[in-house]
Amino acid sequence: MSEENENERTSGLSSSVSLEESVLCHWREHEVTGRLLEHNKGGQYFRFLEGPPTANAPPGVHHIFARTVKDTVCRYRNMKGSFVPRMGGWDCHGLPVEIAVEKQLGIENKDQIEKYGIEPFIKKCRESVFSYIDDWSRMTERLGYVLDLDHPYITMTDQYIESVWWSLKEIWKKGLLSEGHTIVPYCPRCGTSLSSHEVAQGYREVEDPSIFIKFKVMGQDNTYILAWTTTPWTLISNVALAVHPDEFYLVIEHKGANLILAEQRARVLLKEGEYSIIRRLMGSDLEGTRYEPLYSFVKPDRPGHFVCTADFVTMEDGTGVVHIAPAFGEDDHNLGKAYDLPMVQPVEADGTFSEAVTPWKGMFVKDADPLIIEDLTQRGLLEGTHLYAHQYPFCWRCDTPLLYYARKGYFIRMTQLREGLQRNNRSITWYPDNIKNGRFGNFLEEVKDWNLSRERYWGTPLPIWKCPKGHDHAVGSIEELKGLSGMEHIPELHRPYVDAVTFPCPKCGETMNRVSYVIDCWYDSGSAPHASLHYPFENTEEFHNQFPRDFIAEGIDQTRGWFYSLLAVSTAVFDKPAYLSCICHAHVLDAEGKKMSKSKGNVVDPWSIFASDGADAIRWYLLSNSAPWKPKLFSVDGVKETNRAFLSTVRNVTGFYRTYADLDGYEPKDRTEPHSRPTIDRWLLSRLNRLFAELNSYMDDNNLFQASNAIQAFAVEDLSNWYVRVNRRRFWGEEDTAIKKTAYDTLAESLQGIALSMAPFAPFHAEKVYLTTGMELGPSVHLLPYPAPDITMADEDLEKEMANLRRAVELGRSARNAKNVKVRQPLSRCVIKGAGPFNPELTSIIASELNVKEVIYESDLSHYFDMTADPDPKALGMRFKAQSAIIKEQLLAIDTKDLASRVKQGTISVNLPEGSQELDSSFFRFHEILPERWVQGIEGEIEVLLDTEIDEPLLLEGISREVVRRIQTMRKDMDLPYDARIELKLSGDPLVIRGIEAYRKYIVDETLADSLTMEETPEAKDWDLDQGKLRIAIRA
RNA sequence: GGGCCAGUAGCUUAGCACGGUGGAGCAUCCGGCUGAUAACCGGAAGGUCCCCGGUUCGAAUCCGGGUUGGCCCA
Repeated sequence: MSEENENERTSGLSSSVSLEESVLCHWREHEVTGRLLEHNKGGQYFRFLEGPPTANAPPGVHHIFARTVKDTVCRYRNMKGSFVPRMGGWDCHGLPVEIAVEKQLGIENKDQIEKYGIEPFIKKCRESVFSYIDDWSRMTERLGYVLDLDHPYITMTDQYIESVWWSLKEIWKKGLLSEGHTIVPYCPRCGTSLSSHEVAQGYREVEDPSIFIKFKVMGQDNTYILAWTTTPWTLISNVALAVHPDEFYLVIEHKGANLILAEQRARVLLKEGEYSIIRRLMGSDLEGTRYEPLYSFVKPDRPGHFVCTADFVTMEDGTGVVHIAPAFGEDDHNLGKAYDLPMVQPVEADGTFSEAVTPWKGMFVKDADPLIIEDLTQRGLLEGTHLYAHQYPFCWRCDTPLLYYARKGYFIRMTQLREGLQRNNRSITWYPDNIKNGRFGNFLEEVKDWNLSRERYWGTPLPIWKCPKGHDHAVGSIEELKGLSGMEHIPELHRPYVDAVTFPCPKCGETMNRVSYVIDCWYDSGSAPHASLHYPFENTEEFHNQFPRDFIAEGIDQTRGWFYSLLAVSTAVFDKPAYLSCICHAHVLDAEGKKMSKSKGNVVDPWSIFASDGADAIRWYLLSNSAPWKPKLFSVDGVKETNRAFLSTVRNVTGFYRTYADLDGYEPKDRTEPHSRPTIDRWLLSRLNRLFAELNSYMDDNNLFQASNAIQAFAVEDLSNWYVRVNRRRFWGEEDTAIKKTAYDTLAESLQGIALSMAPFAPFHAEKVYLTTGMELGPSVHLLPYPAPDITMADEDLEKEMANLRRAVELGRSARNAKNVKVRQPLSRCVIKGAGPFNPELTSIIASELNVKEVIYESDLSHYFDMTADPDPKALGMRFKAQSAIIKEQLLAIDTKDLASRVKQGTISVNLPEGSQELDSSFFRFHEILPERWVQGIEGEIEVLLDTEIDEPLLLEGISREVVRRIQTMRKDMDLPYDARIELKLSGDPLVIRGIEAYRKYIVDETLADSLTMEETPEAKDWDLDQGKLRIAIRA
């Protein structure tokens, strides 16, 4: 191999970042990403769908997490033989984009947008959408996320919109898309309804007037139903009262009037003796009771003003009777639909009362509260006023209190599809599985009709045209629109262009105009399975190949977002689930567990991590720390730790292999038959194949956490810390031996196995390890099959044996430590019980790890112990009472070992005042004592003894190793290359000199010394050994 | 205000579906090893398994209540 190739192969192993840069070059050069997108084409599909981000803000660490999860799963399936199309996607529409543009233009409401002009406004939106697309593309490549960004789906293209239109028309044809009312949070100042997300930002605790109002029952004198509200201004619009059907209500006499309220509330609100009970009845008994309206400014268009029953009525506050104004509350509105109540809406878009409300017309409704209270008080209809503290939403932009308003809009009747949604949900595998019946399942149970319409500008226009007679027509394609309108060219499908398109009503011939709405952008992304392929206008076969999708993964916040909109659209249009498995990952929080946000300044910039530790470190950190659905407390130190503990180990083993393989000219060809390799090699390969088996089963269940941990454990514990450590000397030998060749073969195969195993998780390191190992099976590890276990290599017994051996070595080291005997000091023997006996090859590992001359296996260790005995005070006391003290004194004078052997052989006599007494073994307690020269390490069944007696040869050998170590330290301090030759001049105490002389050859060999003279020189460095003084001088 | 998830050593966490003396890694301290590694090996110290109650011979684990945090929704 040429010098150049050598450099190329080992370059980039020094750090994560340089490694990844070299791999990125390699990928670009060999077009690896492009190949992966085509890889296994024609084979079985793994049908993945990328959730489209909006590229109007730069990506953060949480985007990295989602992409890591998606990439890892897709890479695995790709290596397992599936074709994995990975079309990129961009979500373009929606209020956040409009708001960003408003900010940019320095405007803040719809009037100003219209003044600015819709056409230039949406042009700005179009530009704004991709303002950070370069950041996203660069991040995607740098992270190693395989995604087709050259042919992405883009939700604002006419093609995409056309597919969305098609699906809406399908839904419309089924009668599931129609006009209706809904209650939306509305800011009267901004003149717009707010999304739930915006509303959530503005909740505050406030105090509002809370009043008790008497509604006079029709046909009954002096009898009133007592209701309660915190929004007096909605009383103008009251059309019903609601009670709980299954609670008890009382008719009471109170201060001269008959009042009806819930029994539980009466007990809370009124003092005993203030009232007397006339009648007790169920809420359901009150249903239908008619009462006199409080106000009649607006004539209702259908019957109202009677008592309804509703489960949402609580006994927590109020009177157990809820005033119902269907125009101003969601519960009210739903109840209104159930009872076909009239809708009284006397409030203008700016939040003021309309002309009809004569006394307060033009007044902001909340400002009218005190006047309405005053009016009711004068009419004698108020029973009390308090201030009531509760949570109320305010506009996040202008801090105006929001009103809940009935607004017209177009709805998809999801309530009619509930069962279909639930059935389709049942065929989805959720990670974690509690989502299925928990968060998502609960949501589907209470699914509401989907208000699709938005009174905005930048979005997919709702493709519904209406004529003055109220007929409506849904348009399902560009062709259809052209046909209906007779226009040959429609500039684009966005507002305002599409608003200008009109056509005669198919039913009455009058001119149809498009309704002005755009649609909820969640419908756009929910249409991705078909709209990304421009189905059904193109790609019909490809669509059917890819539907439903096998896999999606996004953050848990998408439960009611994309996860829902995908299922909603697919259920409404195709009556199928859109996806069959879904990983919901948790959020990436800062190191303190707080949400990352710009305002807190705790957002981590992915590029700073890429620059310091690289993409694999962040990927591995996020995947191996805990399951994806556990929140990630993100710390840069954690990423560094991952780099240090795992990735750098992988790099170093690879570097070790490459360095020596190049010295020896080794290539991983014509490798030895694995079954005939040394025991420790077969052990490593058994571990490797077991790893493969585990990984396949983990990954088939999307268990990224266990899989990555299994890889790390193998690479760090088995390969680096044990196999390489124990076998280092096999690679150092000068001559080409079979034992050396097999070591290379085994190491090369293991590195290859690690490269393949980790490829989906840490694609850069995997590639580098693969390329460095030199297997030469193609340009990229990612194009190779994921490793399948070779069960003929699995040897469970051998693995157990090795585990025991490693445990025995640990115990031996622990024993050395207990007596402070350095490993450098050779010892004569160790004795092992409970592990082994091992074959000579494995035994030699123990001998070298523990630095002992001999390893002895025993099943019984008792003969290594001394038996001692001491008098048993309990036995003596019971037999000899007060005299036992005399006996004890005599016995303690005898050596305990002596005592034990004498008692074991017979009895022992002691002198008492009345004569001598023979004591047998029942008066003694026996102990096993390990003689001083031995140390013991013990755990469970395994027991290790070390003989610590150091005779003269061992002592001298120990000295020689001390000397070698000092010389090596000095070589290192001098920054000598590891193969540099040196001249040595040594001097010191007589004992140290004897050690040097006795092991002269060993010292010369180990330190690569050309000469060793016993000579005192001034430049020599002083060392203090346990065995005496040493002075060393080295000349290179 | 409602729903879901979580709280384990200074830090990051495993264990919990199926109850039986709570394991790792990092950090700290002591000792060792070192011709791949900012590596490694041995040891020490560090725990009210968030709190209260219940079930049980026995609870980190199961049940109920609370609390703190995260998420979703109002």
